[in-house]
Amino acid sequence: MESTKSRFLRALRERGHPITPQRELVIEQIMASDSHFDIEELFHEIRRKRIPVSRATAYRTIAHLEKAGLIRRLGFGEAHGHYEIAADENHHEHLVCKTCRKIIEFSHPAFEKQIQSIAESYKFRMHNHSVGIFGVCRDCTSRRKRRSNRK
Amino acid sequence: MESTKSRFLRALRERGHPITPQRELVIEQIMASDSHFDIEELFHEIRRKRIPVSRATAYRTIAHLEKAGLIRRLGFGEAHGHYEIAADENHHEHLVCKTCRKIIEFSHPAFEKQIQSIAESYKFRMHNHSVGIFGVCRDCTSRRKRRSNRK
DNA sequence: TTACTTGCAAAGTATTTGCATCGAC
DNA sequence: GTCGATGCAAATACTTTGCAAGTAA
Repeated sequence: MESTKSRFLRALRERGHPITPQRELVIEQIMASDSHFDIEELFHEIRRKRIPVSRATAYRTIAHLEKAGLIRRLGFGEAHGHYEIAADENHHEHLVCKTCRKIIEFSHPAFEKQIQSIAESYKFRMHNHSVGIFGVCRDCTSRRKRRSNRK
Repeated sequence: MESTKSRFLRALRERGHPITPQRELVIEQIMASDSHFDIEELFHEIRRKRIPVSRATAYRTIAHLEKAGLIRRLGFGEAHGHYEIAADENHHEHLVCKTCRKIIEFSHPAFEKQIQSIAESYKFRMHNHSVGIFGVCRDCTSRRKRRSNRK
């Protein structure tokens, strides 16, 4: 099975974008981020590495990957860009904990189907979608309880 | 039934925020925006009016309203803030057309219930959620078809 | 009177762009 | 060799903040 990295590189090549060491590094770092990343965090990881990559290049590479549909910007309402690797098979949604900032993924085929059928009922041609559920995760809830019991 | 405007004013008062002409204007403009607005657009509308309102004040007022839970920031991944009036009864979601930028609202009780039950299954305490379906609306799809038939 | 608000301008943060140079193909 | 990429610094877009003066309650 083709690795995600070579899939990304191939997509760039096919779109006429040369492969550079900087781009490889950005892509490797995206792979290393376990699906979710934000640009600033990515940039900090990269700057420790052997090859220097400027912010401009990181942003430009990410813009290419997004246009190619390989990564997807998430609408978590934060100031800075938050992305994930696009995996259209087995789409998943997100639970975002406001306390610890953790993101829990879930996928639920019936739920996906329901979204599709809603779009269809509006004759809306869906390209993609995102679902964010915001609140407090189980761990933070129990941590909070423990703290208030102690009082 | 209490008007939305007086509900907003009351909430500000209850939180110890004096009512000023500027704040009234911002709130009136939010009402006039038919539920959805972005800050820049709002600011342009306001600057034509009798009372001048600075950007700083507009932003500050919006921050208060958001903290009070009266408006809600939407996560549509745009650079600028996009808000809607929060109406917790009868929550709705959004279809966002990438072509004409139109936002179509829908509400679907069974869908809302499904979201709740997913959150519960993760023992996640949901405060709010947002669903964005992105693509091309019916009108833009048929406009596109007409154009390509003409070729 | 008191505490909160306002406008301005400056400061931040996130991201984009012009330009001269460099490098992949 | 050509066309796109890179890095830098400047520019841009959006939003926040310090401060002196004004105002709602």
